Amino acid sequence: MSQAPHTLLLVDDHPMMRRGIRQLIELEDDLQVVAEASNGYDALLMAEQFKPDLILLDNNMPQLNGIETLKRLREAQYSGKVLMFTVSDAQEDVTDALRLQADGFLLKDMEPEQLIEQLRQALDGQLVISPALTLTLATALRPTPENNACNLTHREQQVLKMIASGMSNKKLGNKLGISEGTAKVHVKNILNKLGVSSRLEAAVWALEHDK
Amino acid sequence: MSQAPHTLLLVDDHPMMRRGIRQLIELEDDLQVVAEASNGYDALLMAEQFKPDLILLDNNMPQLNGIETLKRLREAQYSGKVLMFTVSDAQEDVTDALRLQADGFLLKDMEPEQLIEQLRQALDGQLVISPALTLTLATALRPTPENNACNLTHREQQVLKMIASGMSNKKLGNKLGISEGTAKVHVKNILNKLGVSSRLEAAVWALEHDK
DNA sequence: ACGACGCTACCTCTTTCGGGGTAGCAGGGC
DNA sequence: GCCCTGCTACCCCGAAAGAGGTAGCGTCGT
Repeated sequence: MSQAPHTLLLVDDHPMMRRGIRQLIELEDDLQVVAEASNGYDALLMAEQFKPDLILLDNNMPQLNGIETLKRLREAQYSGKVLMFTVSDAQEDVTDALRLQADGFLLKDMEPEQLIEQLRQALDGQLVISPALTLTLATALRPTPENNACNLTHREQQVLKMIASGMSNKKLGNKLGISEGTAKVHVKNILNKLGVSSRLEAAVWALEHDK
Repeated sequence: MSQAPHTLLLVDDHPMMRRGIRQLIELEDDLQVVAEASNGYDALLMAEQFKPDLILLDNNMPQLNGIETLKRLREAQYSGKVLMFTVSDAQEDVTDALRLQADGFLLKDMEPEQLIEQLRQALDGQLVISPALTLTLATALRPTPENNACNLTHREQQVLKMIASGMSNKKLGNKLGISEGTAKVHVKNILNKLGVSSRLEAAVWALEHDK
């Protein structure tokens, strides 16, 4: 390898984890850790200062998390590769990261040898994703909650609100002046549109999505 | 240092994290990593085989988590030190660990040098706790509204959490390894204690009262 | 005028919930 | 020793929920 090694920036709030990755990477001739950061703000500064070829970015950080950091990196016209590297396989995080042009999403429970290989592939321009995320990605692409959520009719939104306050079909039917059977029809349609299978899940959805 | 070094067992499901800790510890003459494990079951085997002076035990692991592993270590009459080492500062985990005679509870975001120091203190017989946990400990000891208002047992809190995530009795029963019937008993008791009349109201209560 | 959509109502059917009860078995406190 | 609590498991039974279907009746847009 006569060429200059690829430069890397490690971003993780756990010093021990940074050390583990660093030690792993330093065994490789073609990879070099040029900087570390323990939070998103430092990461932005380091990125600007060192302009690394690739940033390995933990998502779960206090203050500025990985997704936010990625967003700001892109806004700052950072042109290197960014690999998300986290323990969480939350669908939202994965899809958000990919939408923000992350160059990959790796889970921390992978084997060290795999990480090195994935880093090289990412530096080569490939999109690298942990195999364990296939299911997550598949479900994300299927029409589910967030996609159809706002397609709820006015009536259905009323009903959902009442579900989320704990009412039964009979109660909310009385309150709305409709029969229990009709209430059930609305509930059924809500469940279909939200992609859930019980009024309880619908209620959780409603409570988590602001109203 | 003419004495034999203290022997350590690292337990963490993240290979990278193990590597980081190992490399850190191997710089010290008086500390020696004699084995690693990536899950609780392996940890139990390794503990029996190598009888390390101290086990550094991650809590967040698939299959058998750290708390459960600690419990079984104590049941197996393991006499060495056990330090919980995790990212989570969940009050429940901390108090459970201490009740199970853990010799310390450290957070992963600590500085490497601190870790070494804490390991030595633990090996010396001291109880070591991350400073960041003082607030958690304080609130755990104080009879707060939430603790007494509900009177929910540990199991009931688990079940309530699952209710609040939308699970049915059958599902949460499977997840907890208990029968659907038993799950129903827990749910019934929860409803009584909370003074509500449906799992949905219980879920709303749980989501509104922070968890 | 016609179709699409939303709201209403009813039907059947299976599964799940919620409220009772009894009971064995572990652990901790007296 | 004994009792009390918590966890487990089972029983019955009525009510509610969820998944199908059909259908009348509005409104809106083409």
